[in-house]
Amino acid sequence: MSDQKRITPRDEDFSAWYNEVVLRAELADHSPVRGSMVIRPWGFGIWERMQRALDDRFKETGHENAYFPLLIPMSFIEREKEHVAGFKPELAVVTHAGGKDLEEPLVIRPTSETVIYAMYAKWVQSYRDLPVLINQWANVMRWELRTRLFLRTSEFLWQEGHTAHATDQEAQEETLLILDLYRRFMEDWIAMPVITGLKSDAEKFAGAVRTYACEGMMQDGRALQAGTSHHLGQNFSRQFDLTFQSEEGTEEYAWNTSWGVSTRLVGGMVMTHGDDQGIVVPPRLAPTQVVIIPIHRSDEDRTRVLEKAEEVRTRLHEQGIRVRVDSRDHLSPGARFYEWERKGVPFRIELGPRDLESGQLVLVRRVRQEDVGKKGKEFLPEGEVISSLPARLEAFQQELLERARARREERSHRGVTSIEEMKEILDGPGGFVYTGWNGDPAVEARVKEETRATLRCLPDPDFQSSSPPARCVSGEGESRTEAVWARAY
RNA sequence: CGGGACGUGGCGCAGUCCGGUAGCGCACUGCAAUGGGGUUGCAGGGGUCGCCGGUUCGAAUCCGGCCGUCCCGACCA
Repeated sequence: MSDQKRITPRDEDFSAWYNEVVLRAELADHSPVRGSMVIRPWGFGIWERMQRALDDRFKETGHENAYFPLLIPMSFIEREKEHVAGFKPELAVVTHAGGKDLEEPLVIRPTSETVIYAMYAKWVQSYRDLPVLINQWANVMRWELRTRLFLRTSEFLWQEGHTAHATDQEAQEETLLILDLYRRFMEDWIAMPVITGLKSDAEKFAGAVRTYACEGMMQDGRALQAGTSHHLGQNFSRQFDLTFQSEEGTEEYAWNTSWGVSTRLVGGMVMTHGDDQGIVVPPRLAPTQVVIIPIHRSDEDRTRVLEKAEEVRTRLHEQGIRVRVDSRDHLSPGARFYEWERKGVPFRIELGPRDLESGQLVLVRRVRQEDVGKKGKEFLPEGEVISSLPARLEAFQQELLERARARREERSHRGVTSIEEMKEILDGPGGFVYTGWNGDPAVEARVKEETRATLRCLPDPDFQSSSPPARCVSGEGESRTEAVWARAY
């Protein structure tokens, strides 16, 4: 692809655009190991901020971080029947170590339920030891047949939370608490609106009783499962003897939950906000929120301009803004503008000799507001730029969320009743298709077969609120009336 | 595993049909002039043409085999 090729997210070949943007935006490279990736500093900076924000929330809800082994004995994985059936095909296995064949193969963790609950079984004796609320930041590996940078790499980084509770109800509340935490994080930080709901039995996590998920809608009309929260019931505690003595003195199996989000969120951010110029990073996630581009001709100008740039940088920094000066003078100003736009920095300040004379600065926002003039440039007094930037960053963050929500609504098709209608929508603009649902797995399989769409979730309006109900049941009890379908990544 | 395409300096490609000893753009290095939306000029550095074998005076090019990558399906955060 030529260096000057325009990047067009609405091209038919969206994946080519996506890879082009991601690579050229210096977020990630393919690694020498097929299907895994190298995350470059700018991309990792974004992930790092996601980690920090999520970690703060986990602390607020009483969770602690811990670390468990990378290698899991094969026999652990095999203990839970559905779990092994779900993961077996994509396991990477270590069979040889220390110069000889191992008696028992070791699996590189695809997820850590089994090792973690094996340990919990040793830690928990009494109801007084519960709940156990632990999170782990780690890498995992799933040998996927087809990979896509950030969205589905064989090795990825994530956080996985694993909890043990004394009652079913408590575990259910935990599951929904985290689901809600995820939804808020995705909206507040990534500016990525998501639908939350229950997965069908066909789509749920291998070994879970119920799986809840956050589903985002990308600009090409395909859905992205951005995070999941599972109620594991007693499936794992029974296999790993995770028991406790209750207040009444009886021996009981604990109730477990697990939940996770991954570096896939970075891909979600790219595909939610990216445009023809490259990616767009929401201000709260941006490693650099404001970049200052000094412009000068003579050496004399250069000194004055750089001094002023440093002064502006310091004053913005004092306001808590992440700001940097790009003073590379082997690149023309235009080249530097393009580079930072491609990387998605929310605001740029241009500063040259003319601005020194006028006491103004040129302020340019990454995604233009329609009411600003040519090329989105605003000529403002220096003091105003500095004092208004915190509010502008916040407004930009909000606007990204609103725009993304509006795009999703345009792509949401409600009250669809026939497969023909559904196919027409999916072959056209794509998006979320809301249909009736009678809970029949045979219907689900047929629709999937004919439309290539999957049942993303059974949304419950109550889940969208901050007080999650505890009355959701999959496959039995109340039947849901609505299902959301989409073609997904 | 089925169906398609492709492996040539760091990246993107041409050259392959019709064999003659490797080229273009970008990037990189140096110098000079430029600089408010991807600057220009001059001078440079860098390639076992995926691998193995065969045909030939001679192979990036023809033949055989192997390996790898990407895209579309099944699987998946």
